Amino acid sequence: MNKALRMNFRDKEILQSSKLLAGLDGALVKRALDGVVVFSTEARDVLFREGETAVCFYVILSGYVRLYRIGHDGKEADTAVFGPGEVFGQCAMFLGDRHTFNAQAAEPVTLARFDYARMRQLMREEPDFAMAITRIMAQHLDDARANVANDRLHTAPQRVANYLLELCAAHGNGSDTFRLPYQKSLLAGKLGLAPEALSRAFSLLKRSGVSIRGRMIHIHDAEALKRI
Amino acid sequence: MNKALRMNFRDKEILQSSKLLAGLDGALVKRALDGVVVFSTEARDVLFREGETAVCFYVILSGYVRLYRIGHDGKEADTAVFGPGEVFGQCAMFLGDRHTFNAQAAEPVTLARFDYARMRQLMREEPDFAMAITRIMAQHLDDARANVANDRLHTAPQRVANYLLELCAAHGNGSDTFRLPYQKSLLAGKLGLAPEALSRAFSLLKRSGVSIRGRMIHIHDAEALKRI
DNA sequence: CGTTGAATTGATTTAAGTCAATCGACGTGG
DNA sequence: CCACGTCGATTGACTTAAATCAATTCAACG
Repeated sequence: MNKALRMNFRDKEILQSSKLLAGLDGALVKRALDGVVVFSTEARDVLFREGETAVCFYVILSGYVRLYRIGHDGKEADTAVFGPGEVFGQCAMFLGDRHTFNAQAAEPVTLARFDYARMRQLMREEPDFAMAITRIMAQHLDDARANVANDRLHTAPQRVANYLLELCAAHGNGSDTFRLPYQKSLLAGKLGLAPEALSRAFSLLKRSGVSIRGRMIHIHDAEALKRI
Repeated sequence: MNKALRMNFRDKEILQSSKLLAGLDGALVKRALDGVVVFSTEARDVLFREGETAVCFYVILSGYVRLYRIGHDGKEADTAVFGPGEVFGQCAMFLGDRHTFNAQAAEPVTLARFDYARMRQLMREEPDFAMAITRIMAQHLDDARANVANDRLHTAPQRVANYLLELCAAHGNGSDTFRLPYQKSLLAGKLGLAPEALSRAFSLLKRSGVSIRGRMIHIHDAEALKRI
C-alpha cells in the first residue's frame, strides 16, 4: 500500500488538464511537476488526519476522496468529495501547516503529491501559478458556502434533485442518462444525509420522472425535477 | 445613504490591522490603499446580490455584514457573517466577476471599497499581497467547511455552546463575561437556526452554568459547556 | 452458490421548524 | 411624563423532516 509509481503518460495528461495546471503555460507546468510523486492507495486508506502537520497537497488522478470531520461520538460528517483532476489538502498551506479535516480514499485512488515548500516557492515566482491556486480556493470556498445554503434551504429530495441536475449539466451533452460517479453511501454523506434518507429521496423522485437502476440514472423530465 | 466619506485616521488604523493588510510592509499598504473609498450604509442595505457583476471587494471598518442565499420560497439562509477588520466579496474576483451570494448590512456599517482591477494588478506585482488575499480565502474556506461539519454533527445547543466558547477564547483574557457582538436573530441565522431555536438553546444552557441578560453573557463553568 | 457489504423498506424517535401569543425594551409623539 | 407603537426575544403547542433502529433484499465477487 501507498507504493510510489512512475508517472506515466496518462498521469501527465490528467495532471495537465487538472484544475491546478489547466491553462498554464508549458514551461510552468513542467516546473510545477518537478519533484511530484504519483502513488496509489487502497479503498478506505486515510490520507491525513485533522491536527496533523501538513507537508503537501494532492491532485487526484483516479478515484474519489472524501474530506470529513469526526464528532465526539465518533460520527463522521463529510464536508467535500473530490474526484479526478481535483486538488485537495492545499488549504493548510495557508493556515499554519496543520490539516483541519480528515481525508480518506472512498475507493482505490491514484494521487499526485505536491510539496508545500516547492509550491510556495513557485507561487512566489510565478503569479500565474499563484493565481491558479487562489482560483481553486475560490471555487472550493464557493462550493462550501453553496453547501451550507443548500443544507439549510432544501429538503433531502430537493438536494438530490439538484445534484442530479448538476450531474446532468456537467455531463455537457443533453444526455439525460448517466451513471453516478460513486457509491450511494458516499453521495449520501456528501449531501449530508443518512443513506436511508438518500434512498427514500430517490424513491420519491421516481414519481417525478427519474429512473434508477443501480448507479444508472435516467431523467425523463428535467423540468419536473427543477420544480421539486 | 451610501455617501462616500473621507478616510480618516481611525479608518486607516483599522485597515492596517485588518485581515487584508496586517503584516504587510508599509509601502505596500500605502499602495493597496490607493484609490480605496470609504463609505457607510444604513442597516439592512443590500450591498450586492447573487448574479450581479462584481467590481470590488470590501473591508469592514465597523458593523456587521451577512452573506446569504435566497431559496425559491423567499427564505434566506446565511452562509457567513463578517465583522470589523474582515474582508468579503473578494471571491467573485476569481470566479468570473459574478457574485454568487447576497450581502446585506446587518446594522449601520462603514466599509472600505477595493477595486478588483487595481487589486489584481497588485497581486500580480506583489507576491506578499497575493499571499494575503489567498490566506483570507483559506480562512474563509476553513470556516465554511467547519460550518458544514458543525451543522451536520451538532445539535442546536451544542452549536450555541461552541459559539460561546469561541467568543470566550477570542476575547483572549480569561474573562468569562462578555457581550454578544450582534443581535440574536443574526446569530441564529449564522448558526443555521430559527430565532426560536436559538432562544430555546440559550434557556437550556442556563442549566449548564450560563447566564444571559440581553446581550450580556456570563459563563460560570466552561467545562460544563464543553461537555454539552 | 454462498458470502459479504450495500441498498432498500418499515417503524419509531427526535430535533428543529412553524405558527401564534405574549413579553420586554426602546423611542416617539401627544 | 406617560401612552403608544415597533421590533426583537421568549414561550408554548403543534407539525414535519430526517435520524435511528431493525429487518430484509439485492448485487457483486470469489
